[in-house]
Formats: sequence, C-alpha cells, structure tokens
Amino acid sequence: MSSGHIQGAQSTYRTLQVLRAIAGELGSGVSLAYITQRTGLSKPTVHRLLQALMAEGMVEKSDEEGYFLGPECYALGVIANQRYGLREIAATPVARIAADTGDSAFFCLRSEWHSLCLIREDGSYPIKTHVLQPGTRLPLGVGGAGIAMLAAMSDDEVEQCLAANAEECAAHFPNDQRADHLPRIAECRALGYGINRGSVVAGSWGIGAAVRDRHGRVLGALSVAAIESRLQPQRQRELGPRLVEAARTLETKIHRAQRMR
Amino acid sequence: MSSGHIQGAQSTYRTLQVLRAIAGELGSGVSLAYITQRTGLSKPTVHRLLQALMAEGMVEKSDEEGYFLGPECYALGVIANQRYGLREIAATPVARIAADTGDSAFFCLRSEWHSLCLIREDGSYPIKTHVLQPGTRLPLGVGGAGIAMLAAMSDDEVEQCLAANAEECAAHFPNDQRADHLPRIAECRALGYGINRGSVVAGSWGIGAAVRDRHGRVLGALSVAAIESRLQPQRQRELGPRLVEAARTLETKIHRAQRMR
DNA sequence: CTCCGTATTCCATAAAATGGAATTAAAAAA
DNA sequence: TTTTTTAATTCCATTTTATGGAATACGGAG
Repeated sequence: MSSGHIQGAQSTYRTLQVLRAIAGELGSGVSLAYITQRTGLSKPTVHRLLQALMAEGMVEKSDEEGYFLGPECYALGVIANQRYGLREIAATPVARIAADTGDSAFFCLRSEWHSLCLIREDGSYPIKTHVLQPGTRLPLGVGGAGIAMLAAMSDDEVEQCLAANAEECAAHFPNDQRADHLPRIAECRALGYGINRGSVVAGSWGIGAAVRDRHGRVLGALSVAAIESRLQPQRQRELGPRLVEAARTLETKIHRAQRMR
Repeated sequence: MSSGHIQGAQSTYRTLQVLRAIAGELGSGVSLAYITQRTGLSKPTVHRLLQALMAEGMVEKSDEEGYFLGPECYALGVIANQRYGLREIAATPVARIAADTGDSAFFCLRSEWHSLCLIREDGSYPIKTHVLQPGTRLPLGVGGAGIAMLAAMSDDEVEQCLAANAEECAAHFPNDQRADHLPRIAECRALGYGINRGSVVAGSWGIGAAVRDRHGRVLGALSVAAIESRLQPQRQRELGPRLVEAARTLETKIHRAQRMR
C-alpha cells in the first residue's frame, strides 16, 4: 500500500502491512485469504508472517473467525498511550465543544489512510446523528474530520490516499469518489476547516479541523456533527473558526506532552 | 530475546524486538545504541528497522530524547482494545475487590516477560502502598501479580523468563534473583495464588492470581496489595481463594468477549 | 583544533525470504 | 456417506533481501 522505500526493510513493511490489514477490520477476525488479497502478498508469505506474529502475541487466531490483533498490540498501545495519551488530552476540549455548541463533538485519530474515532461527546441538542461512534473507521476525506485531515496533507499524500481508498470509497461511499474529494479539499484549505455536507449519511453534516504533531504530521482532527439544518452557512462560519482555534490549543498541549518525559 | 523459531521470518522477529525494546522503557525515549545493546542486533540493522518503523508511524524520534512509540502503535492498541478490552472488562472486578477488601486492587497485563499495571483501584484503608501505578512495568515473578503469572507458565517458559530478566532483576531487585523466584513459584502453584512478601519494597505485601485466555496463555493477573500487617497468613488464606475465584470469573468474561464479534 | 561517543552510509557477501506448485484440511454440495 | 470446492499449509530451489564490518559524518566537551 504505502510504497515502503527504506532499503533493506521489505519484511518490516510487509509485517506492518499484515498487522494493518487485520486492524483495518477493527475487532472482527479476518481470513488469511483476505489479508493476502488486501496486501497483495503471496499466500505463503502472509502465512509465515502470521505465524511469527502469533508466536509473539501480536496476532491471535480464533477458529471461528480467523486472525485478529493480540494482547501484545494492546500492550503496545497502552505504553504508547503513556506519552501519546491523546485520548486524555483531547477529552477536555471535545467535552467543551459539545457543551458549548450543543452538538456532538469528536476527536478522530489518523490511522494509516483512515480516520479512527477515538472520542465522542454528545451535546444537549436532542437530535443527534449517530454516524460516528468511538471505534468507527472511515477513509480519510470522508466526514468532517476526514476532510480536514486529508486537506492538511501534501498533494502527494492526498494522491496516495485517494488511490489507497478508491476501492473502499467506490464500494461504500458513492458520494466520495475522487472528483468529490478534490473540491472539498480545496475548500478546506481555503477556510481552514472541512465541511461534510451529508456525504456519508444524508442529513448528517459536520465540520472538522486537523491537529498536527510537532513535526507537522497529521495526527487527527476535532470535529462537530449535527443535522443539516443546524449547520447552515452562517453557523459554519461561526463554528469553523472556533474548531480551528480549539485545534490549535490542543496542538500545543499535545506538543508539550510529547516534549516532557 | 524470545528465540523466534518460525523459519523465514527473522526480520519480523527483529522488528518486534526493536518495538519492544522501545516499549520497555515506557514513555521515555531510547537511543539507537540502547536498542542495539538491548536486542543484540547490529547498529546498521537497528537503524534500518527504525527508519522503516518511523516511515510507517510506529516509532517517532525526538531530537532531545530519542525514539519512542508513535501514533500507529496507539491506533493499533485502540483497535486491539475493541476486541481485547481488558481494561473495561477487568475494571468492575478490580473495583469490587478494592471495595470489599479495603485494600488496593490491580489488574496487570502480561507484556513479554513483564507485568504491566493496567488498572489500580484504591480501597478504603487509609494506608496505601504506592508501588504499582497504572503503567508500572515489573519483571514477571516480581510482585504478587508477577509471581502468579510466572507460576502459571510452563517450566520452560519460566526458564526463558528468568534468563531474560536476570540482568534487570540483578540491577533493581536484589530480592528477586533466580533462587528467590523458584520457591515462590512452587508455593504459588500449590496454593493457586502468589504471595509477595515485600520483595519489591519492604513492608509492601501482595497477593495475585493469574488470568488466562481461552487457549491457556497467561494474559495477566488480578492482585491486591497492602502493608505487611494486613496480609498475615490468616488474611492470605482468606483473600487468596477470593482472588482466585475472581480470576476465574474474569476469565470466563474475557473468553466470552473474545468469542463474539 | 582534537578526542570521543553516537549516528549514518556503503557495499560485497551471506543468509533469509520468496512464491509456484504440491499437499492437506475443512466446508459445501451431491 | 462421497464428491467437489475452497481455504490453509508445507516444500524447496531460486533470487532477492538483509546483513554487519568498516568507513564516514556528526556533535559535543575539552
């Protein structure tokens, strides 16, 4: 998928490809054949890598459901969380946005070419859109957060991303093909925030603002979702900059957390 | 470290070795030299693997502190958590043990040859031992949970573990050398629960019971810690079986969670 | 400037990973 | 039950990739 270019580390890339093919299906198990197909690797290769990953506890296999991520992945995540405790750091701003706006607020994490919903906080407004739940994984470029993240990347990365997700978008998101993405990205770059006008589920609109790490890489995005009527242009112009500001504040908090031991 | 034996996957093992060498220092960054020394791999090899891991977001580097786990590790953990949500599942029993006994209760996760504290819940008794915090990592065999986990493994694994941790124990835990471990393991196997008689910090005692997955592999352990005077033999005989029972109940919950999608 | 510890690059060699094809196991159909 | 189909696993000669010694570059400290 990603064109691994460090020389002499092919199998490292392949190992990670396999892990992510499994991760891509979230909690549900996947078959060897599926991984084979998704990664483009040969059957014996995938099988060999899986055996090794299983021996190390990174992957487990259930007879009924196939392969899924194992306890060592979980442990790695727990440890990464010590430094990288995005959930804790982002929880406060997300809650505040939800409280202030009355709508549902989110923090989504970038994961490969996808957006992974980490936090959801509902606001007080009685009609809530339930498209994004914690754990929901959408291709980048889809949804408010996804648009913001994609727009925050280089054209080159955008290109790679659209290529990587083309198939999935074609299958699940008829309103998120290549031609639909580009103008939204341009708009987002101009405004600073991304606008989702119901392309995932009709009537469910959203706004997102990207969050970068200290090196400028896109980490994730803050976003707000509401029904169409609550996100008309005037409110977009109100919420957008508010989200962007919150994203900036969050960024400095994250940078600080990453700096100290 | 672990003698990877699946043929044709050397670099997968090496990649994971590097990741774990970094994870082993928890949130703090490590140097290339450190990883080199810890894994026994050559400098160019480690360097190459790190470049690849960084390109994939599994590892990050800060100029001041060196390498640490990156956002993709975090994301993997979040996803593994969907199925493997040990924290959520174990939270209730841990809280109940703390409430019932009045002492601090813990759930520790097995991570390689270490015990990683996931959950700590304080009881009502006013003197608390603060040796184990969430995130604390101890060699297996050290502490109540660690003894229980180690004792639950095969003699062969115990051997590997002691070898792997010998250096660390020698450096940090003078009361946890090989000769100290073996009788404790024997005791634990006889009783069903492990007893830590202050070998980490004098006066801080503990009891632990191992938790296995559906395939019998050790996942982690429940434990209780208190000051010495609160864990004398009579109370050990009271708490031990209680912990074991809680561990059994937890196991069935975990197995059920792992079975369904 | 030099020394020293650390990180990075090079490249000929050795070793490991590869994948086509064969085999086996597991489901599905007859 | 047996047959058919599909998926998983093993084999092994071939080729590519990973390897690590040595050389080089970097970054303080004196």
